Amino acid sequence: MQITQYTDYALRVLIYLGACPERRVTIKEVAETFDISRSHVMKIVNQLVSLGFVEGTRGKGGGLRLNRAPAAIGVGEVVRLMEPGFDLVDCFRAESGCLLSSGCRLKGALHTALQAFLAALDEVTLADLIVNQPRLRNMLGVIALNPSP
Amino acid sequence: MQITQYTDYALRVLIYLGACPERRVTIKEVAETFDISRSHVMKIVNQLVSLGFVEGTRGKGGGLRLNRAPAAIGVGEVVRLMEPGFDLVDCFRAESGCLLSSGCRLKGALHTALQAFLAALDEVTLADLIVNQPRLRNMLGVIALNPSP
DNA sequence: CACGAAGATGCATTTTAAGTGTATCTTTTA
DNA sequence: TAAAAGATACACTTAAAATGCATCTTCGTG
Repeated sequence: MQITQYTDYALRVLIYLGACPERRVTIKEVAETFDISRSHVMKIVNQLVSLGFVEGTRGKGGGLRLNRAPAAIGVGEVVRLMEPGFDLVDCFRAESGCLLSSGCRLKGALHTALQAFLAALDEVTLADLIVNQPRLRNMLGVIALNPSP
Repeated sequence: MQITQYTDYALRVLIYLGACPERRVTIKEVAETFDISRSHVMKIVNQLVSLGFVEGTRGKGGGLRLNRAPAAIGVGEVVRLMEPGFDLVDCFRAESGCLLSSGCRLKGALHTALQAFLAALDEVTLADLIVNQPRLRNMLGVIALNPSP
């Protein structure tokens, strides 16, 4: 059981932006800091922008910035919106055709468990993830602290 | 977010066996009923046997049978043991090297959520999944009801 | 106003974990 | 002793995720 890197990095991008609220952060910088491909960061950021979590400005001096207060960004919300699918098992899908579907209660049990998972994440906001801002900034290291010369 | 078919079918095999307690069920029969590869069912069953959930007997007239009472088989237990990994995101892995690791609380939040997910499944046993045994048997259909001629 | 820095978009390719296929061995009963 | 069943091992395929590349748009600055 795992979550896609897509969602994982969406959260990390938000953490990064939350840790550097005083300036705009570029996609290049994020990709290099986390050592993943720019394309992937692009896709993630694009969705974060279109969902209203992040504001992206183009052109020289542009970059990314949070578009909401960290305390107003729920981790559960982000995961729900970014993760491509929550069809835990085959029988969650309409066309599954599992012979057991209407007789068994597995689907219901897994659905309840999934709700419990997401509810736990709903208790946490981005603000909770970045309480120790100085430390985070320190971990982000050279790149984050020395943008472009 | 999803669970592997491996775990999904492990549960379905147990449901199948729980629905047909009066006889031995062959791997061939399970594979054909669920329309998946024999190899995959093999691997799943082998693990279920080695974990003590199922008893497999070889030779003519052999097959599979539950090795514990359905009420003594927890869904959470099965999922924990069968699912290959619960490293929800990169930073769960020791060698991840995520720069944020020690400063951020994402890992903790996801871990808590995962525990909530599994705890919800711990509330359910195989017996709960097969309460409507006659209906299940009916759904399993021709193959299950007419083993080999 | 042109150039360069940034994000936006789209598509093709690569990677990798999950699932499948095939072969061979072992056990059991008729 | 032959056929039916599970056990084991390894090679192959598939599909989703991630990456790479090309091109377009927007914006600020000299």
